[in-house]
Amino acid sequence: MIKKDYHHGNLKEEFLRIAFEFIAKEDVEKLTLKVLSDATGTSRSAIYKHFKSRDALIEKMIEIGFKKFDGVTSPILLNSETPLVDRFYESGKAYINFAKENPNLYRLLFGKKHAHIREEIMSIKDADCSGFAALKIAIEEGQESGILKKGSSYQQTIIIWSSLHGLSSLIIDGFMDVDELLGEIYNGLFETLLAGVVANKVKLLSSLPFGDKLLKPKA
Amino acid sequence: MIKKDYHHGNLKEEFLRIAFEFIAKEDVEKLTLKVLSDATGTSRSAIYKHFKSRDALIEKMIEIGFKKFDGVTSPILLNSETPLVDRFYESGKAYINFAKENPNLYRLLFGKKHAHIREEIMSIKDADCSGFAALKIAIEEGQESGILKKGSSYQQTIIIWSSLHGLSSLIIDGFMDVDELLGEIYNGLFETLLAGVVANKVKLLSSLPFGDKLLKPKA
DNA sequence: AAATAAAGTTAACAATGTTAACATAAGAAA
DNA sequence: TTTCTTATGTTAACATTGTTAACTTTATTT
Repeated sequence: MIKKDYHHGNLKEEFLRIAFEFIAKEDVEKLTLKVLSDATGTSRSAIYKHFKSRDALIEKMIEIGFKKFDGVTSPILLNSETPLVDRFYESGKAYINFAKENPNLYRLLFGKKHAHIREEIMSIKDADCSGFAALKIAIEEGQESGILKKGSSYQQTIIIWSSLHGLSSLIIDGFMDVDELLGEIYNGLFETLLAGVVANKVKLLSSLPFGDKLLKPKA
Repeated sequence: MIKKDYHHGNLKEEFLRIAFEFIAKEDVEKLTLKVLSDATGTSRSAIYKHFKSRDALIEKMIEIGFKKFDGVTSPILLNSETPLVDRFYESGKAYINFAKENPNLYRLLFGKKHAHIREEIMSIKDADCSGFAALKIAIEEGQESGILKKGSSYQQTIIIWSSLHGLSSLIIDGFMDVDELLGEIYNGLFETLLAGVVANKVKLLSSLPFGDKLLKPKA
């Protein structure tokens, strides 16, 4: 059933689709209602039949955005067929690449402005799906298997998360001319962070990347 | 010479003073020209005699803000009377405290939106004063004295900076209910980062804080 | 004293998000 | 079918925003 003219049909999804298309190139700040109405060929206030406000649309974007983000990071961390250290290494890389490829979305997801909706989303969704939760689970797995040192997994999660978030933010917010150096910097960061959580009786070998070969019982 | 009525006298500094007062409590986004004109008892467009635009005022705030920020972090890092490790420890703490005490300013300084002016400021000002430059210098000092491992000081600076920036950002952007845990988390992060840059022949003892006592020649 | 520059005001602009009142289409109920 | 209701769109108006132009007043220089 094709709909035309007055009734658009699926305007709500169109708005969201266009909005994501837009922030692929420009900051969400510049996403005005005019942009959306022009792109859909509707009037400026049509959006209010589908979203309570501009902010409500943006919050919907955040909800969807977190699904995308978690869909990139969590599966890597929870894939038990891969050695644990490889999972850390690859998920960290995926994290940073997500930020680099979707800088405006990343800033939207992790910025201050919509912190309230983030909390709502986190509490509503299955806690085990979020990237943060997945990292914590993986860390606990490492602790139980003896590879990682015992201790507060929450604390260790925050430390690792902080570092990834910080590096990603510095990159996408224009602190580094990065593209040549990023590989080295990431490897350096990873080695440092890994050394911080690895159990004392396990020795950390250098030269990345390749997972659990990095870890050997100390001579 | 006291000035009244029509001519305000030092409106420019008044605007800046009020602006900083404002972002002590609210985000810079909400700092409108009306806020400034109301607070000074002037008209809405008076500001244009002193700043080219609203953005120009905000960029001036960034310039001043970086002086404040660097004034808090750099002196600690460059104070050669304090053991180097203590300097790292205390400056990192000062960094995070600055962010916590001035969240809106911190976000303004390190956010994406005004990246261009940040570059201008960094290139104009004496490079050695910036917090980033000071950290790099301190790291190089540690490398020369043999405490820290040789390697790219730029890379190590970015790794440490990233982690501080990330932790600060997560805190002020509402990811953590932090106040009880922050001390432990910071100590954990510091130990991890320090372990990552300390020279192999030097052993890192636990239990913070206290500077170079942390470091002993390996048995 | 006169001329000029500096620092303020007022009035108008277009753009923004938002709302109210109205119009049309779609689907359910008669 | 016809009618009622609801969903979904339009148009017109608002206040708020940053900004500019034209004008006024004060301060400074000549």
